[in-house]
Amino acid sequence: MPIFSPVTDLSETAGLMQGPNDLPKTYDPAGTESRWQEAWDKYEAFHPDPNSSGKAFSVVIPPPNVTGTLHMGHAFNTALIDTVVRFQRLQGKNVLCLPGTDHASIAVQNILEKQLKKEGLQLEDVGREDFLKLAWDWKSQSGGQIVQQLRRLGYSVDWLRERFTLDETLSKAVTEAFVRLHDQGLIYRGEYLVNWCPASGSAVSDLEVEMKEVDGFLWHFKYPLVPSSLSSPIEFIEVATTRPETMLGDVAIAVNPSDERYQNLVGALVDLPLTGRQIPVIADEHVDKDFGTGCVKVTPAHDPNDFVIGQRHGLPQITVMNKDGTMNEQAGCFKDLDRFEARKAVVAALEDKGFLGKIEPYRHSVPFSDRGKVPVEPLLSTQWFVHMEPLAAKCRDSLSKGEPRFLPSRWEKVYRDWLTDIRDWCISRQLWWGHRIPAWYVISQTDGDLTNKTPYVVACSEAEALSQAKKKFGNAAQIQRDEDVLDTWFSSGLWPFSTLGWPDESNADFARWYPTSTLVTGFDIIFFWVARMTMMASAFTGRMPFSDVYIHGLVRDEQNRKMSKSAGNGIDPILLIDRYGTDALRFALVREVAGAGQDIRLDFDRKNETSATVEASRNFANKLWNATRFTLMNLGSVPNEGLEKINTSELKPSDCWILSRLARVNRDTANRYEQYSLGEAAKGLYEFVWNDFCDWYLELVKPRLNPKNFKNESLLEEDQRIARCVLVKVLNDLLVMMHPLMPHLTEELWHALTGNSDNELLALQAWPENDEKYISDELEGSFSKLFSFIRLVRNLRSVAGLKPSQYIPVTIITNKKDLIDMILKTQDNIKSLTRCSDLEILDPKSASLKPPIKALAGVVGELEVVLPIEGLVDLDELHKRLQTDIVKADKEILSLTNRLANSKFVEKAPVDVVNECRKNLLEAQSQKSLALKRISDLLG
RNA sequence: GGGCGAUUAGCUCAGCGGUAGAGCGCCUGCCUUACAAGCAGGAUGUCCCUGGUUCGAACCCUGGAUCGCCCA
Repeated sequence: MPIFSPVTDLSETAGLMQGPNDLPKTYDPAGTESRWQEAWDKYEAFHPDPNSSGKAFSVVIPPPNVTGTLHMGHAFNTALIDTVVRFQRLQGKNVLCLPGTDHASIAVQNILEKQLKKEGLQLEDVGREDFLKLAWDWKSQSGGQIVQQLRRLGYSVDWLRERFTLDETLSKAVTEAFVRLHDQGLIYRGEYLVNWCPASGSAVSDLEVEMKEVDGFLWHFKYPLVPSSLSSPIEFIEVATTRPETMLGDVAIAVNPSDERYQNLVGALVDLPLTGRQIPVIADEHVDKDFGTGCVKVTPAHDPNDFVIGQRHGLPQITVMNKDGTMNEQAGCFKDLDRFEARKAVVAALEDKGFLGKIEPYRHSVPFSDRGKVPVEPLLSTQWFVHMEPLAAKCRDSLSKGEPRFLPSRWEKVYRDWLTDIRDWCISRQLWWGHRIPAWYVISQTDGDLTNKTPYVVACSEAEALSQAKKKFGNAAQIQRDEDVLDTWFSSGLWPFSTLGWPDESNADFARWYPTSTLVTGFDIIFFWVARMTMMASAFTGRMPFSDVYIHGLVRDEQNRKMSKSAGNGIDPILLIDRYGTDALRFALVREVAGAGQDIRLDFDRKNETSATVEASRNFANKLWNATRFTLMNLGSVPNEGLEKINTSELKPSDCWILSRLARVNRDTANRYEQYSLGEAAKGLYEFVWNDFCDWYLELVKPRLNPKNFKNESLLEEDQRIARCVLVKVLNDLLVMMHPLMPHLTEELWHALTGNSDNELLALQAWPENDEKYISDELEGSFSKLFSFIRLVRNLRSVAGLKPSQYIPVTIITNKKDLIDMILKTQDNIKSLTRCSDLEILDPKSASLKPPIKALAGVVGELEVVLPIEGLVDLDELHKRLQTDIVKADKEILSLTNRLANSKFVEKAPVDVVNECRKNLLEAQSQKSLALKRISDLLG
């Protein structure tokens, strides 16, 4: 049980950490996390001053929706951003990471409407003003949930600069942006076919529509030809549709002009059943001759393709539906029926009158509203649009100059393709919660009514609008503001600069941190958000809003399904944080991301609510915890000496080796963080910590730190001091390097190690200076030989079934001088790591003079290892083991011989490769002959 | 219809021209005083198929299969 409990009084932290024995055996994340989150807050660690020195580095976070709760996608995105941002801070940059939320028009309004409905009320009963009060109340009470949850991730954002898209300054930015775009002729109002979402009672943009394959039917209708219109034997024209109810709005039948079957029908008239209207047969290229009968009904007011045909032929547009999805008076006796009921009724009526042909089952795509989850209705209505092409063109230009840079680069094409052939953006929403459109109708010009013909003015304020109106239409002008609000994404598009004070470009934050440095976001919002930001930014700031766009994948569930609320398959990050700790979750997410831009699948056992992946990271956190604990236990009274205080010429080879590894990992890790190879950074550090530092170095250093435990009292105090200094150096550096990935754990351990007071934060330290002079390929090569040798001894012992407590003598046979040197220098290490009682080195000649013994033996590199342990071992086991050695060696000898026998290989392959091959062959051969010799020894 | 990605150990994934790797899981020993959330040792693969380039292909190029995503 931990003897170390979380403290709330921060001033006690440092004191508590001073005694090494205060660290409990296992890492307990909960207390540590909340304590350091509080400390970061208290000391405003992430609240940068625009006047501070250091190169600017800024990031705005993708603002989550205020209605949201934290899901794995946020956790993933946060882990990535925070890693990048914390790294940049360690690099000494003046870093701003700005958080906030967006107001989510439709989602919020849905929630509130549901609440009202429970009380038997509708929007109209409450009125706009009171409704907005309710909405703000809701926002202040429930809207902050996600922000609180983001804090639990240890996000190093500047909470003092938290923004909300409906904040006063951001709203001002929205109005300004609208007015400027309008003044440039890039915003227009008009009656077009838009995607109407009957569930939310609003238009939505093309992007908010999702095509889904559904099983439906293809109904065939027979429309009778008007007899007098043509001398033809044909009585009916057959058309097919998936949406029968729209036939009430048909205004023509179209055929392909080159379709010989129907050429003589063009110009004829048809009696449109159920309506009493007569409609013409027209010819249009758009019609597919091979689809159905080759005749299509044309309903311009309810189908995007038909809308275009209608315009080409000057056809009327007959809307047969209301905005709530019921039929209107144009639908005659079907009036007031819901669109899907009307569908049945129309089919029944046609059947009744004998106009119904066959009905085929038919699978087709239907547009669904993202938010409302119901089929959208293409509906003719008057809306506001942004003319996108000129904005997109600017972005394409920038892109051709490499701005912004996409990582991974393949997303650049996705972005570019969307900007090419871009469609106009419907930005008005028939909702109340949001930025109200700054347009005022001069209703006095249309007798106080608001019609499509009523002129309007656009301005930043009502007063300005009125004065504009008066100027244009005289002092009697009366104005009335547009009821609609703007698409939430309109304000999100301004996010990188509206959050920094724009349109006030003299704002210190804007001047210092705009354009931002990096945007980190999922590929699913490249169109919605990334492209909109670049277009808005180019329009208003003349620059791209960020230089790098780091695109990541989605987190999928254990069955590789997209996590979604409706499927109920989300994995709750908070659950995993409670179980394993924030740092473990973050590390797991980042470590899994190495295949850049790929989706990641998070394993999750729903029954036990466990995740092996996150658990592995938790174990790693514990490993680091215990490595520090070990170090502290062995430091004695002087805890924080680094390398400065020692004479580096007295370093032991193992010290130089770990310093070489450290310098390498320092260099690689910095590069990887810099280039957003975060997964690789995490993996590299993991390996360094676990394998190099814990498995090898700590084991190598133990006898020096605590000679008594290893029956060796001859060691100097000076060497112990050197060992301690190296330990501190390595541990300190790797804690800093690990910090972006596991901020809480490293902050805790760093304070324990350095004894610094709690206001001296690791988060604000400098990246460890890298001394590349320690990097030595040669030394690392020697040590990897040493390790192979140790592994061989361990392997032999294991085969022999020796217990760890059994110390036995080891004989090494070699005549390589450098190896002998190395062994002599590290023989204390070797003895302790191999449980060796006595180490003997022989050259091959004197070894051959010795009588054969029944012993364990093996070869590694140019070393032969003999464990003379006659009597201790199961000879059968040993024999088996030697046989498998021979089989292995034979296989290798065969493959290498073949390769070397190929003259082309020897000619063309690089010398290194060929030499390596020869060396390996020799080794395999000697391995085999040694094994044979040992077998004969055994038998003899 | 157009485009993109994936396919490697039982599972999740790295590797992207020089004799196949990690984590988890599995097998065998170990409570060796930092860590059993651990230590030591071990087993495990037609690197989706097919041609081709190359001395040499999991990796590069043809063609194809399967799964997934985006756009129309």
